[in-house]
Amino acid sequence: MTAKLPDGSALELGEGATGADAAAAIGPRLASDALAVKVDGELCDLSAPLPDGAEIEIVTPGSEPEALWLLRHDAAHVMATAVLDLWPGTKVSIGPPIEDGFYYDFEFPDGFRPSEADLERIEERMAAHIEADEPFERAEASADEAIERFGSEGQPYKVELIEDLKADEGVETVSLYRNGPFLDLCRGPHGPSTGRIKAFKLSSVAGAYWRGDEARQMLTRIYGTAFFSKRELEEHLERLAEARARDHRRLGPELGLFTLRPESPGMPFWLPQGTVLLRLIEGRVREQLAARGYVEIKTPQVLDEELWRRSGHWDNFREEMFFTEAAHRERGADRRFALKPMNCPGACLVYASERRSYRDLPLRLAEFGLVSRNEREGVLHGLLRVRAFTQDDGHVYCTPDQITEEVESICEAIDELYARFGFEQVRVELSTRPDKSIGSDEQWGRAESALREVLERQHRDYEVSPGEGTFYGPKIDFHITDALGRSWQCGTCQLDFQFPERFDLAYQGADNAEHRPVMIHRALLGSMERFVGILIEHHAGRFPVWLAPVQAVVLPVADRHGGYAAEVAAELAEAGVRCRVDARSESVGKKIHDAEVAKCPYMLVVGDREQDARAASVRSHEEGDLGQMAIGGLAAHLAAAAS
RNA sequence: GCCGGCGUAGCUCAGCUGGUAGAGCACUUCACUCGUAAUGAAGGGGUCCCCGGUUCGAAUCCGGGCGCCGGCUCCA
Repeated sequence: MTAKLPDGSALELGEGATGADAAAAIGPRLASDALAVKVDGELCDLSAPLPDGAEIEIVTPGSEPEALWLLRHDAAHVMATAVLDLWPGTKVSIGPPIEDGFYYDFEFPDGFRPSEADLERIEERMAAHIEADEPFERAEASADEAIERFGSEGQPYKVELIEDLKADEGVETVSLYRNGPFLDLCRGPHGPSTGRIKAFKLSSVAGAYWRGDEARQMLTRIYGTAFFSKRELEEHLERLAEARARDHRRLGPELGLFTLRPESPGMPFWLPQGTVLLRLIEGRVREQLAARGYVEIKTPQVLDEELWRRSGHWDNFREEMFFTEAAHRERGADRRFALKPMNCPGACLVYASERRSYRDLPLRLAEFGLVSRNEREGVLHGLLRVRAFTQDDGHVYCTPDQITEEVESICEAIDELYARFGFEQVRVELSTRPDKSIGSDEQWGRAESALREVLERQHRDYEVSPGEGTFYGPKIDFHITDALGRSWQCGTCQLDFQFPERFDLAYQGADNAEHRPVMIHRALLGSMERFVGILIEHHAGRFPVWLAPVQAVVLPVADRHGGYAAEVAAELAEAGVRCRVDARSESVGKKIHDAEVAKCPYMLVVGDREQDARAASVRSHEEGDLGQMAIGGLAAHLAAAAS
């Protein structure tokens, strides 16, 4: 028999040869490195016989991403093995590899819950199984035999999995993998043996519902990660440490940007410096609004409950809305109000506040709108998941013919804005019609092709997420990648045919008849609060000069230089530099220390020498001591750094 | 909401098995007037998250609540 190799050459093998045989035939080094084999693109065990004429590719530790996926899946099995060693009677469920690691969900006997300290014991047992280099052995069994077997071993989750496989997919034969004492139901494939796991670490214990269903049993999930080398594991742990060091929840309050208080969980308090930052960001957004024909509006925070029934939020969103407790007795009826969770109904009321002509369209309404959503307590996370946030929202009302042009303008606005913030890598995702949706096929077809047309015309790489659109229309989402390589969804552009219907919006056409406008919801940054959180972590709190709330701090060497320091500060402020004087009776060293900790970009030391020369000695946070500069030149230098 | 962990001064944290609280930073005052990452001294500051229980006695043990942290699609 023969196998085709990736370079196109053919490899002659004996009858019934396996992936391992193929690797051995190529070379001893490959044979010892081999983990698995890709047969016609499908990942298989090395021990599986190869079909004649297949295209094969030997998977080694260098094969991305399959190799790590395989290794971590192996590690999950080893962890389950260790857990069963330590706590016999534990019920096992599933243990897949995930991005950055793996997990396994268990139900421990007698309501036992392992603590973080128990993780070390599990790690020790895992190390023993890895040391023993136990092979992964594949076996097959009929579904009924396997049910019988796992049933008698007291493994109800495995039984349920097989029963569902039988019922849903008509599976009759299942595969089983053994490593050491542990036999698991598993589709595979696996690496040759446990010894391939050169470095691993268990990270945390968490609760997770059986099959992600809140109505079902809560299992104990143990997370971990594994690598082919200690070095890679260390690098991974360093990345985690770096992410912790950049945590905006720590840096934000430390830098005087915002604070979070128990009195209002999930609703940030913006401190003076943070408010400056918000204003600066808003300024960049307003540049785009001005350039693209938007008009800015403000709509009320609290609106009649009836409006939310009309908008559909009552049906789809009620659980996450805040309602006013007091009933307001007005015009003889009890009225209840709700805090707005979205800005669109308000924008629609603005649209409907006067008769619109086709000559008014497209009408582009922008709003920095504060929305409140009663998110479940457990999901709150610093600025990244909050209960009140400001959307840089916009609603464009246009004719169907204008959709393409409007979407194009929105995409360009997003590009330009992200570039201003230094985010060059932008991922674009097109989400199409979901199962549950409203509107005609014709509307959806036209909307989706309009979005596609814009993406194609702008030569963008984009992914399609079928069925991930909103129920009222397809959308394009924009994800930015931060300095740590993490991806954040920010901008969005959604077509909507529902709101104009529900709010009976109309415009008078050139034909003198009434027509229904199309509505586009769009946000460039998404949530201002969340974007600040992303910026803090992206820059590790060291904002570029143009974004730094305080760009320069003037440090008088002794009290007698206070007057001159104030003059310098005034002159810089005149030139548009955000600057402060540190007039405390402290040593220069102390003032520099504090300014460095505050991550202030420029420190301007002024003493006798500078006062005589009408100058300042400049120290940059990034570059250190830059020497003495005359005040006039200084303002120019800072202005240049800030652009 | 659910599972696990945590909650001591503004912040970071000590406080062994129950005997009514401590450090560093920050803050206030005083002295020092200083040249590129922390000058020194003194002082103020606590409902040990809240409510209940056990106990002669609770920051500590038990129950409930609140808040914070890590998770809760990943289908053998």
